[in-house]
Amino acid sequence: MHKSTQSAATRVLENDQPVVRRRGASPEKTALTRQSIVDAALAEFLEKGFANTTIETVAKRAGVAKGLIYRYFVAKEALFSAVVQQEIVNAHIDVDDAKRAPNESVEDFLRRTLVVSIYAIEKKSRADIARMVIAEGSRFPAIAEIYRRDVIDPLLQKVKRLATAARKSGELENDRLVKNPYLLLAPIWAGIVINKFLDRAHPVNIGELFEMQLDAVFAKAP
Amino acid sequence: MHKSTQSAATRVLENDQPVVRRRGASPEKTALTRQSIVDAALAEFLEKGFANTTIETVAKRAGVAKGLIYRYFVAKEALFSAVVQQEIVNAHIDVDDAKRAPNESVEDFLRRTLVVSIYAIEKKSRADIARMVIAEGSRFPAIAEIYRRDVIDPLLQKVKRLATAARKSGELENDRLVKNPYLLLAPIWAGIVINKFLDRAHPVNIGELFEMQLDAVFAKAP
DNA sequence: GGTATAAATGACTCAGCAGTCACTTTTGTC
DNA sequence: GACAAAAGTGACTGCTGAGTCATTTATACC
Repeated sequence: MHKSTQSAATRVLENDQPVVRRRGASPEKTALTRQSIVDAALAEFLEKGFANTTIETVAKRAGVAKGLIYRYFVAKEALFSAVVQQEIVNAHIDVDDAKRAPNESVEDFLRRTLVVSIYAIEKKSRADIARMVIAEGSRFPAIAEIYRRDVIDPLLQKVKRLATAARKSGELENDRLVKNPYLLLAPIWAGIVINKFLDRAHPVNIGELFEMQLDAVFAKAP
Repeated sequence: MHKSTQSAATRVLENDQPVVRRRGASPEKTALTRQSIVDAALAEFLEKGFANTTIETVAKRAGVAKGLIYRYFVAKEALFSAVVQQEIVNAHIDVDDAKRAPNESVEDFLRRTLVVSIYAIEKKSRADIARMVIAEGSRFPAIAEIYRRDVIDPLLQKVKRLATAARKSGELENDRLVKNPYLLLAPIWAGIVINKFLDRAHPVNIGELFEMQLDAVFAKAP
């Protein structure tokens, strides 16, 4: 068999190397167009939510025609999924428990790393991503699932490991945090809900609330 | 001027006493019909959210015709508001700080009252009401506002008063809870978000989480 | 410049659904 | 039973917006 036929491959849909000699626009330009659509969609979804965002508006914002969006995404749902998944990658909170110095207390380590991340949550629209996942979570269980797997679970695991270490070293006097790592993380989700859904007018300072929680969990009386 | 004219009063729209001699169905039956619409709407909104609920379906579920709903509620939004407001009244969590026994510690009082309420949150669909308020909050700021005013703020105030009392009596060794009553309440909202939006498969026990928080905040080392 | 291929367009189709309204039924009053 | 007034009906209207597709434009290769 010779390498003829099998030519009508749409590049948009497959990302393998072009075996057949290419025609049309460069893959770079295609990628840029795709990205501009995703960016516009993100902005629209953040502003208006899934149901109230129209493909027409996304197209206008991206500076392309409506029909083009359907070349890149088979349906509105697919666009939404792509947008959120891209953002979830960035939402990942970085607390690498392996980086704790040998003689550093768990509490100090958390203050040095996690607290900083938390203060940054409200910037970089991480909280808004969480808001979106929450708001559309019941319509898109798959997305909530991804968020849980990629953002929440790793965080829970790290806290659990740290808590176990702190328990062993005697830094923690009880098993509460080992048993339920959500104890430490609860203020994050509570803060997001309060600030983004329930009381935009009087937002709580999530970083501050989290530090208080750290104080309370590590039983420090000031 | 004599009391003639001004007769075409639709009873549905005004709830004053019937000055003019009444015709048509009894106010009781009218109220029942209205209630059956609200009940059906609640169920539908809980199942599918605002955008995915159709008036047609609500009507079918209530066993009435579509048009009738518009006799009772001017628009879909108005129906939603009515439904949620009715439920918010029931969502009110009962922790009357005046009922604390003179020599009862604040912690004991909270365990006796609030913890019980919290364990009951997941029953009676209070958590589902919260879920709805959160999910539709950005589309209905007015409803989030009502929820905040009628459910959250009173709770915050009570916790603050109790915390102040505990601080005076020496039961609390720091000002954290006085400064930010959300510290105690955070697990509630976090729990709702986790259970209703992010991880339906592995729900946390909100009551348990809340008790842990109580332990931590009141610095009890078991 | 000619040609093949893919990108891009936007007018159009079609479905769903909020809200309307002319009509029917029920209820109470005399 | 006759009437008036309100409750209740459901076919219909009009609009919005997702998704399609025939056509046009851009790009690459010869």
